[in-house]
Amino acid sequence: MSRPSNTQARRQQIIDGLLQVMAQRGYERATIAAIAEAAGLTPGLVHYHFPSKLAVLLELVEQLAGRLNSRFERLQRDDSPRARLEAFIDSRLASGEGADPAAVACWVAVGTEALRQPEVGEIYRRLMLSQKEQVERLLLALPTPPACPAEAAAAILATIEGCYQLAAAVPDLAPPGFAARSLHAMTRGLLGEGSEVRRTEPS
Amino acid sequence: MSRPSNTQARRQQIIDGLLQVMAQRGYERATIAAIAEAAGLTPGLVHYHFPSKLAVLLELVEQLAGRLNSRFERLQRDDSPRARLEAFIDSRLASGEGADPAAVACWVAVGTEALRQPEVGEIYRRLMLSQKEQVERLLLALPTPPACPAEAAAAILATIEGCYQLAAAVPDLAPPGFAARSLHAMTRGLLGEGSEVRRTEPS
Amino acid sequence: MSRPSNTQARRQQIIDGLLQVMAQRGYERATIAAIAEAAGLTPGLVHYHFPSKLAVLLELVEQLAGRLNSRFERLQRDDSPRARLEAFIDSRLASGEGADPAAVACWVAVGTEALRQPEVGEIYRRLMLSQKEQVERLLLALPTPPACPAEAAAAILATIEGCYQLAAAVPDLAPPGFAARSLHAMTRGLLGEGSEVRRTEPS
Amino acid sequence: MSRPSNTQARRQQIIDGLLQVMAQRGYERATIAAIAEAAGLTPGLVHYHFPSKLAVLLELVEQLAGRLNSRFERLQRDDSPRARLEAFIDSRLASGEGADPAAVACWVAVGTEALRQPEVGEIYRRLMLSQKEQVERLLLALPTPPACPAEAAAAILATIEGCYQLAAAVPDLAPPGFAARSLHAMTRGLLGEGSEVRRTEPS
DNA sequence: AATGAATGAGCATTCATTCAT
DNA sequence: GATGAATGAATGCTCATTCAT
Repeated sequence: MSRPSNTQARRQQIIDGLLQVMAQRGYERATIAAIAEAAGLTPGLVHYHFPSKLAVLLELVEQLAGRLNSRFERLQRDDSPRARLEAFIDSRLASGEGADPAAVACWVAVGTEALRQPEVGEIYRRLMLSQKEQVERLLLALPTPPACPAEAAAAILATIEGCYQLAAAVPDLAPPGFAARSLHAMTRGLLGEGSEVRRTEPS
Repeated sequence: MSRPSNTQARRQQIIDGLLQVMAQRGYERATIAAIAEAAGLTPGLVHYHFPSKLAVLLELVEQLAGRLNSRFERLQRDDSPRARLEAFIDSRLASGEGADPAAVACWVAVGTEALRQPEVGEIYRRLMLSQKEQVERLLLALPTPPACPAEAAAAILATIEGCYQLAAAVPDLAPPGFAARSLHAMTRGLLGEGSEVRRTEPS
Repeated sequence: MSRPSNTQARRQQIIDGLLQVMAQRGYERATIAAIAEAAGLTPGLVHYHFPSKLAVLLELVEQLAGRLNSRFERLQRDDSPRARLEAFIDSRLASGEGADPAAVACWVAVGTEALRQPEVGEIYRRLMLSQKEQVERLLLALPTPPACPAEAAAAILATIEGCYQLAAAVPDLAPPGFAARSLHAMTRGLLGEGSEVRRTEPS
Repeated sequence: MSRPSNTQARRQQIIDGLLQVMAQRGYERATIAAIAEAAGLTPGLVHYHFPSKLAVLLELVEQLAGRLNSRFERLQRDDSPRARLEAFIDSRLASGEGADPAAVACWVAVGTEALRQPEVGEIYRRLMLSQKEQVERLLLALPTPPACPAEAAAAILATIEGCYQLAAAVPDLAPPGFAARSLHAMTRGLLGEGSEVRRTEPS
């Protein structure tokens, strides 16, 4: 006669609620009441399903990371190392299907929270290091890998994070979609390649 | 007869206090008491010299921006367009004299706060747009300007902001000083140039 | 399943608490802590049930006004216009059952607060204007209405408010109950009537 | 070589400053800084010339009372008891020369403060009692004094205070100048007199 | 006399967390 | 599971008063 547990569904509602509220207000100002309202629940339920507000954040961070990776895996249908590197960049920066402004704004807030909450910092660092190794592997698989793949990978990640920040804070700084386009070009710079397009019109 | 005003000195102390505390805790958790303590003052004094905590933040943001610009002007002793572009990047990313980890961590917090506090957002956007125009002018002065200087400028700024974020949150992701080095290379990619140096020593 | 709401009861407790405290200390000095204590609650609960201290005041003002009107309606069992006018005055000034010194002192504080808080001023003005129209109608229903019913009505209200003030601030200025008695006589003056009773026993 | 003392002038400036500020904000919200600014002085000077904010208020109350009395004495050029009574009422309520809306609003605030601050209450009560005796004497000097001069005097004072309250809080309740006019008529009611004008049109 | 900085207590309000129902 | 009331600590801000200059 026991009710079927809906704990998983409730937890997901709450995590989604935090994402929505945090995108607008940041973590500190995301009150339990606001999260519950965004989740369509009552405040008391939040602490029934999570021990603390921080616990919700930690799960949200994990999910955001997972979301990016699954997008990468979806994009990656090609075996060419070059194409795989570009798929990585597109999975992070391409606009269109799968792009979620709220998730981006939320991620920016997560990045700042990583400086304050040790637990968040730990997850964030783990995610970044794992992505860096991933990119590094992609770079090393290229026919002409860069001199210092570690630095190149870090630079690529930095640009991605910076594009998130600018997209959230200064949306009219550049046209949508500039980010992936530019990072592709910048990557050629990191690899010491010339741009074929440009190569044809030297000054 | 009248007591000489020390308001300017006190205001600067308070602004510096906010910078220190905010680098560690972010804006929300930078309490007036903590700011005052970092400034060596009593809490009441903060509101004697500033109408609100936000007012302190706004002044701090202006000062951080000014600091970067003056570093740029100090670095810029060369007339070559190329050298001036590189000086801009170095003024933002080069480690060594003038680099200030606390200021960087604080700036990351400012970037998040720009999403929440309209007044901060306004200043932040103004600063970013003005920097973008500055970079755009530097790019246009080059012998072979990029096809889309606006996008290239935005991408350069994004990488700078992203490097700040990673430097603050994941300091061991890449060796210090990688940022300027990498962005120089990336800029070559944006400009469609090959790297002669790198081409000759493929790994 | 769901916990039954006791919000209405709690709100009333808080409003009553404000009345008690405000009668003694006025609005500014009626701290949330004092209101909560008078209501037998903890301070945090006040802001759980009301968004602000001002919101409590606004509800209290509405209730005080309602209380007077219901007393008037209770007194008003007579169809003679004259008796109805006297019932109005008695509902405001008669001592005895229904008179509440704390409510009077509180109302005096409300009158001052009406000069400071725009929202209170608005309610206060509305209440006064509606009472004035009510008195005006009562005056016009008399066999010999005064020359200027609007002024007469305003004067009657002024005397009522003034009696509250003096009752609260100088309780030993005149014996209790003088107020209704005197205002009845003053009303005869406004109506241009002589007092037959008094006429017969000049001193 | 000692500077001539300007203490008296300074004190008066401060008292006038409190009057202005208190008329707008009430006593609690009349900050020392605001008083000083209204007085054209610096905050520190206020406490140089007065031991406390309350001390300023006490002096202000005394002056307001004195101002009314001197207006009464100015108006009182007639020996007829009736005319003297009317002059008293006019000195309190007549609009025109000598009327000061700020002083009226301030006096209303004083009336509320009399309920809170014992010292203010004491002065206020003394003033009211002395005025009551004054009016009582005026009433007793009439050819046909009222049956209960004490009550009649109290009622007259109540109407005056109430007119101040309404003039400050609901200025458009009645046309300016209604107050003195109405109180003259009301006084006839208190004295048991008919109004000659009205007498001619009995119902 | 005068100035304006400094202090510290007090206040309304917010909010994560707890818990009775 | 679910609800929403309850708690209490924390925080930005105000302000009378003091005091060094």
